[in-house]
Amino acid sequence: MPTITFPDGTRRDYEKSLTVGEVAASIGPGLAKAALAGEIDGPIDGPGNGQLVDLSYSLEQDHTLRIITNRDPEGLDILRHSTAHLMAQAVKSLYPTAQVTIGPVVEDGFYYDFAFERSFTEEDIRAIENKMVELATGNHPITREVMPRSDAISFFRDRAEKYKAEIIEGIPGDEPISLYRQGDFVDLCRGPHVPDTGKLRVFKLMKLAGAYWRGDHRNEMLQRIYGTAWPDKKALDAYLNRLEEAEKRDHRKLGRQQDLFHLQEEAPGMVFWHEKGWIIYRIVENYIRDIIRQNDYPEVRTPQVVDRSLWEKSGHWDKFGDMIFATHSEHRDYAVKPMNCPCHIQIFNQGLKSYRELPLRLAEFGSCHRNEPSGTLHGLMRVRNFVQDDAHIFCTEDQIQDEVAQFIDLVFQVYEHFGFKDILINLSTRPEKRVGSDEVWDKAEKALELALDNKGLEWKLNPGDGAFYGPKVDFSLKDSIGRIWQCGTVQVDFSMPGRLSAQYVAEDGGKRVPVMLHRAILGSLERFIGILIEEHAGHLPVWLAPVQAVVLTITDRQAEYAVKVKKLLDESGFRAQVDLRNEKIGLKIREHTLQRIPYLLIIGDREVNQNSVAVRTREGEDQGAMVLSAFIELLEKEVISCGHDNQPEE
RNA sequence: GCCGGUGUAGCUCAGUCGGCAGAGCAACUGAUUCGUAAUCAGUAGGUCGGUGGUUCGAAUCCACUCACCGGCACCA
Repeated sequence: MPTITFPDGTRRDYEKSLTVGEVAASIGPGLAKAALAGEIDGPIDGPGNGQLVDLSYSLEQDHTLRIITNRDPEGLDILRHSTAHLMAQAVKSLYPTAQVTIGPVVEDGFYYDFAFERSFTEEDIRAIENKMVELATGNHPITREVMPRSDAISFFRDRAEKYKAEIIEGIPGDEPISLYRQGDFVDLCRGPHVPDTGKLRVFKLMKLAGAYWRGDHRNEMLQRIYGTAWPDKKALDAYLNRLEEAEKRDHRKLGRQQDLFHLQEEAPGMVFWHEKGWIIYRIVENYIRDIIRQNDYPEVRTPQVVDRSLWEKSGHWDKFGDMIFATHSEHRDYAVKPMNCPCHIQIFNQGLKSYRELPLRLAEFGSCHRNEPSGTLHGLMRVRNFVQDDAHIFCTEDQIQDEVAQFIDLVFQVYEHFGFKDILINLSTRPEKRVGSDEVWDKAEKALELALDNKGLEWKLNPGDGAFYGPKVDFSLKDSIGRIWQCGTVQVDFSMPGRLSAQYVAEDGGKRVPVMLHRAILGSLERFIGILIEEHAGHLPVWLAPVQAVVLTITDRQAEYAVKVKKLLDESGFRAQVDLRNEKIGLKIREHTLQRIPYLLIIGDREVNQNSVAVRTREGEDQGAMVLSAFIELLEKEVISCGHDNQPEE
């Protein structure tokens, strides 16, 4: 006699036990049709952490119950998960010797990894997709069954599914093994799933990729097929459209279109900055230079080619030897520096340092080279030659907490200035291969955790992802298609100063080894600029725009005046160009608008006579004629606001 | 680095079965002096990523290689 409580607080009493699907049917035929699964025993006042169950789940006693449809986030996940199974069913039906492995839901879709004796082709993918449509139309019921662990292992062994058998062997002994069956296809799965394949109608296979079994590069490579699934065609189209739009924001494409930079075969992973890109680069660098000056970081500069012995002492040669560009001269081996920290320690080591000088913060925009694996290179986002807004803070253990806290404030101040709101924070703790005692790691990890918590920030723990010398906090941003790139970082290092003999004289006259904090706000300037370009879809705010205004003449008669306007803008500290070509004004407007120049100043006889400029924005808005001083004032305001909606107070 | 894909004019992309390498835009020349997203006409432009092979003949087939794209692994 179960009593079921629904999210709106209503209750229903049922005569006898019944399934979730039957409850849905008792409420209405529409819900019965839309229902995909249920959530039981969650909080009654909304989605929560109840248990997700199939529609076939039998309710024997009192429960709270939320019927899940594809309008719920969980419903969409279930839909996608079931679509992954449908794909596996299609693959097994077309290619019986393929073995199934895992098929989870990811953002906007799902994937499934297969082991198969040959590579899947594009034609295979099309065949699989067609098969999926056919299987979905067949409305095969999807049923759940539970099997003892040992039976399940032999079940998959018998079917020559060694990966599945291996997965089950890894499941703790007390958990029941649930299997889902649709037609001939049976998959190991926790569930829940949609009740039948007929619920799966709107999906598309997206791409083919390689992926290591269990994510370990020492294992064999499987074939991963990515797909996407949506409640309806409209949602799928919206998604595909979103991808298309994102592609237009690709910084590699915009970089070429706007003549910002290029890359070429002869220097893989190293950027040729063109004039306009280099203007952006310098603005960003000088902005940070100003920020660190205000925050007591002396800026220094250290050599790019440094004897191998220094890198051996620091431990980098041992850990990252294959990724260091090496060179030699007169029987000496050198490393092209992959990072600045050992050099900063050399500066610290000049002269005797007192505890009174700590914290000592050394900053450098040093050019570093790392021979990143070829498959990792990606436009400006992952390069082999980069410059970080790098600095190292030499301090005492007691100062760590405060320095980290100050740094976090600085990161948020800077990111806000650039207009970033969606910032992901990770705390990475001790990896397997590391230097330093557990005691020291405990202390360092705690210091970072406390600093984050004291700010009330949301962060994620990444166990084992720390640097070999210490734990770190990373600040990451997303690119146009949602890929996550690490930008800012702060890392506690109890090891390198000691290895490189850094010391200071403490209050009691004794010599101590300082703690070093490695930190960067933007991280690689190359990467940060790539993200900036994508974030703004090429419409850089005026303070960052390489060209802020172009003066356009309608006929040759206005040339002299136009040049004068351009010169006045130059003298006022703005980046202006003039377009005197004998072309129609429509063409000039089109070209400069496509170059995303923030302001176009159109000059005809009227403007010359009235001593004014006609202002048009890159959004196509005609702001009418104004005197030049008014336009300069407008530009000044926009530069100060840095493109933020909230104008500074006057 | 690993798996899959791609590489043809400055850019975007065609090129069938192995038989003289194409289009649009851009560039250049000339005409046009024009008011808010493309004026008209003409001209020129290529070692088909590279190396080697098969063939009477290769952009096309084969091998190797480089770079790029999408993932995976890596990321001090």
